Amino acid sequence: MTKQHSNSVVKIKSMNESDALLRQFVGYRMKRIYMLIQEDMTRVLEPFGLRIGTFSALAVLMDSPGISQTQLSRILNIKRSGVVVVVDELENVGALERRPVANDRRVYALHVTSAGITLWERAERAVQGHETAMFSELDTDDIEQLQMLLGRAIKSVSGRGESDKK
Amino acid sequence: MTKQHSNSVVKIKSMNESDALLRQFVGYRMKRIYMLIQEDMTRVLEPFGLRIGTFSALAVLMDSPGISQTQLSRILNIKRSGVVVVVDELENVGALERRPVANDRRVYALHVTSAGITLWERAERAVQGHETAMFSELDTDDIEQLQMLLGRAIKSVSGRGESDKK
DNA sequence: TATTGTTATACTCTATAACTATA
DNA sequence: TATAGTTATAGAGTATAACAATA
Repeated sequence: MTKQHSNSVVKIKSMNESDALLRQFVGYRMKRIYMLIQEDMTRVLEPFGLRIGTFSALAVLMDSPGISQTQLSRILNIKRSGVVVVVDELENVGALERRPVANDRRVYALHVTSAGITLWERAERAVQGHETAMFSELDTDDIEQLQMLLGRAIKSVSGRGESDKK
Repeated sequence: MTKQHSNSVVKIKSMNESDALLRQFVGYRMKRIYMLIQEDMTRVLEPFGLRIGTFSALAVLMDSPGISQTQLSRILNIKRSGVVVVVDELENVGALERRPVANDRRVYALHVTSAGITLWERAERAVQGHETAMFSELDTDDIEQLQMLLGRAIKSVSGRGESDKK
């Protein structure tokens, strides 16, 4: 690709091995992979009018319908102010609604609409298929292994002070 | 913590399980973990006057001294304009220098100074120790497994069009 | 007083595009 | 013409802080 420019500057091994030292860090590997996933995920979700943030919110709300924005913010580990934007966006496309709560007029109960459910199901299938394709060099056992290790890693990593960091 | 606010709004299982549906996606798990790592990494690197970006650049340059900024940008998967900032920052603290190249006066050969090497060695130890602590619930075999799977995943994921996307 | 949702603002990281000096 | 490095600008994602309504 392009010219190698190999006379004056040190020749590097290969585009994919020259960060060998960096790759010994789990965190860096994670970052690198996540960046790629994020990029593709954004493209996969675009036709559905979703972003990673709105897709994630939808997933949580499919799981736990009726929760408040504050609860959603805690689950997604983002601030309440960030949730407003996400919920606005989903409400604007008719995927969810803010329902008033009788006992407490400060909060909204978030509910995915039937249109939202359909949207979620289609998007979810697309994302699943996409992940499968992405990790195509890993077989089923590998993925399972990876999921298990990531699951334990996330527990281990977030074990110290999940909720209200400072 | 704080009050559970459990009367009017649906009670959710637990702060750590309420994103169960989301966690089935490898990408989401990766994001969640990377966010936590990033946060802690930033804190670990701060006393050394480094950020994740400058730490990464240093790692690459320890591995491949003498490369150009353009080469560095390709390895780190960021744009050349981004590299300028990183290199400026490292040069300002005396960790590396831009050496003119005889045959081509457009490029600089990047070299870590001896002070930079010392800095790197100290920071690297701190980060290593930190990663070990972070993944404390995973034993040595687990980490090795994880590294192997991530290594294969990153290959699989980036297999299509590494260098000049589009 | 404390909390929910909201708004405005700022910060970080990265990308895009235009420029310069060399090739 | 093309490339290396640079600069200015903008966008995405998220955090901080202040505010009104409600508890």
